[in-house]
Amino acid sequence: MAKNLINNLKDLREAVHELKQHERLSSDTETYGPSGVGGLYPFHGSRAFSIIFATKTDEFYFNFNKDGIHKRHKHELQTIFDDPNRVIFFINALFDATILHFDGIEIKSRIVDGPSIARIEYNKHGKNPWDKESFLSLEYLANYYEVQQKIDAVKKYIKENNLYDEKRDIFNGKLIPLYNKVPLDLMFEYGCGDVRSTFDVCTKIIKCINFKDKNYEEHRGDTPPMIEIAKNEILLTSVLVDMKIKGIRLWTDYIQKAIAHESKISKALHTEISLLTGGINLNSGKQVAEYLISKGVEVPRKAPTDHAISMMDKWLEKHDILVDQMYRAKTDRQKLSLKNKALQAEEKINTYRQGNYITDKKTLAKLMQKYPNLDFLSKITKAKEADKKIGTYYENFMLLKDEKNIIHCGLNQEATKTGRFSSNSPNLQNLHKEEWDKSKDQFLIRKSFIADEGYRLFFADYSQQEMIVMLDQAGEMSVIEKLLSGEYKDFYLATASVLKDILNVEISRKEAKAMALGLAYGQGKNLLAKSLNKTPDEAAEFKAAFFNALPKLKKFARKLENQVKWYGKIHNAFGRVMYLDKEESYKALNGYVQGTSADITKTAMIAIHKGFKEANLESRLALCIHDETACNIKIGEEDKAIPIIRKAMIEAYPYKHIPLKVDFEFSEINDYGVSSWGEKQEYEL
DNA sequence: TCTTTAACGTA
DNA sequence: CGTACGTTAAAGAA
Repeated sequence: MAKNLINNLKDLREAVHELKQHERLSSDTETYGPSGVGGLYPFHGSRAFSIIFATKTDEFYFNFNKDGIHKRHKHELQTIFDDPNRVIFFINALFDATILHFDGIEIKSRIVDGPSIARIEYNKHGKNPWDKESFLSLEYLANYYEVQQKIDAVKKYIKENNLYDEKRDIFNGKLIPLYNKVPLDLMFEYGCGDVRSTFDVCTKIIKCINFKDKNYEEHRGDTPPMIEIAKNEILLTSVLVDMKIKGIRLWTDYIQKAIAHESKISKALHTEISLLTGGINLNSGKQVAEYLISKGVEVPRKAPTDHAISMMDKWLEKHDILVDQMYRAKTDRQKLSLKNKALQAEEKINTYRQGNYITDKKTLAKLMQKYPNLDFLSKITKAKEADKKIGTYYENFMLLKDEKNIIHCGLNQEATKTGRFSSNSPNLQNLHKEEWDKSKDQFLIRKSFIADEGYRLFFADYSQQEMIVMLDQAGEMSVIEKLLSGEYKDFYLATASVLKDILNVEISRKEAKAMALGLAYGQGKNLLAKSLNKTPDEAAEFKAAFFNALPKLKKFARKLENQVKWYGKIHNAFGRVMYLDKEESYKALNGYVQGTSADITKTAMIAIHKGFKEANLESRLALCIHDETACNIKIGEEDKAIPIIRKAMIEAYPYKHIPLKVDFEFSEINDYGVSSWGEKQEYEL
């Protein structure tokens, strides 16, 4: 075991030669400048001052700081990353790969991101408030896998010597630690420790996956071993690196216009509202509720949360102690003070018991019908909507973009229990899906995102992905046959038509989709009744009819629930594990279907990326929104690119009875010369 | 200053 | 018992 400090060119070349002898390495970068959220900061000036590697036994710290090798030699490390058969372990691979990209280094080796494969092996930790360290962090993994812990001397040194940038973080306003000002000997120990932990953690994760595959075979039923889905995630990481670096272009001219438009709406409404109310904060449900109550409106309250109930218990206990003390108190003064404290406790208990006021959009809409004279109600919804569009979307996009107007959102492969992606900085998976009217020049949030020049955006989405996967895996043959024969063109529309027959209620396809999935995943009659505006009995009648058509589904769900009860976990069709407590067994079907669907889409993305590369296309993947992939397709490449996407997506699902279908949409170049996400239309092949 | 909650958007 | 996410700002706790 030796730690090597590489501080001159001769050593650099020797170390590179040595590292190239190894099949497996771990790597890490130490950076200066802002760092944190979503691996976004390399695009905002964060750069490496050291690049570190570990082999099975040794560590190599390449110092490119001011007291080390000149940074123009960084690219000499490229040859380490050239061998496609070499495996390189990272923690947060997307961050390091991006940092290396800015030094002209491209990783052609196999990238293994520790957190991503850890979730395959031990998918138990979400973002639980009781987990002090994030499951995804090296601290947590080193602790869990019992390898060398992180060295905290550096953080301590920074704090003691007040080594922070003059400027604060552009996103969260926090202090920026200056790691490059930490003495070399400290950084050297720290960096070497990190790559050592990274190497050992990743090695151990793979060992654990193989061990569990071998020893718990009966837990998996007929699903593949977990190592297969781990390999998938490993291939996916490289795809995501490419996607992250290239990003998605923003239509900044449009955004500025949109901000002006929404601000105008907001300003006018706020003026009117403040005349009515004398000035309250619309973002405060409490203030809104109190104003409404002052006008004689009955505002509903929410049932106390679990937290509120535990707080209630806490205060009850305190209250009893205070009362007890009060009776024992010797002086009147003491008695009075304790009595007041007890009264305060009672107040607390009451506020927790009553629950908070509900002032969401739906509730306000209901109140609007009840109190048609209150202008305030409609105005508040509109004003909040405009404010949110500005604050959460348009202005945030402008803040997050890089200097070339590119958004590099986090598409996180490891963040969810089911295996889906999550998206952040910005979250591009929850942008408003607004109807586009071709004849109008509208302001739509999705119009903010456009294709590169010479490209158009194409969207390929799985038709009814989750429902088809569910019916297929459950072996629901009667419905599958109807879908195959064309008798049911669309399961959700069929659901809507059954509803019309039974309860004479007409709903949109979107509502039918939410309802069908909701019912399948265990929605109760009371909630269903609410969404239908019918009685619980009527809702139950429809629910029974729905499940009469799906006799196999309940059996399938029960099988999964039993797996939870026996083993405390389920494996989806790809072998991915999801742990559930016994009380959560009703979530098993959702976990299975959502997870299987997610792995289908992930598999497809790997194949699309590979297909484009092999065909030498410049078109590229841009985004994944669960059951939909978005691509930047170069004009002229459509005839090659579209079949690649279609084939990849369809073949990603090894179906039992019914294959998945893929629909295409695209955005034509508009009058302003751009192809925007908000203006997509059907694509006829 | 940090944590929790409500609201709101998507699949 | 639909579930799975991320972001924002207010309110409460420390």
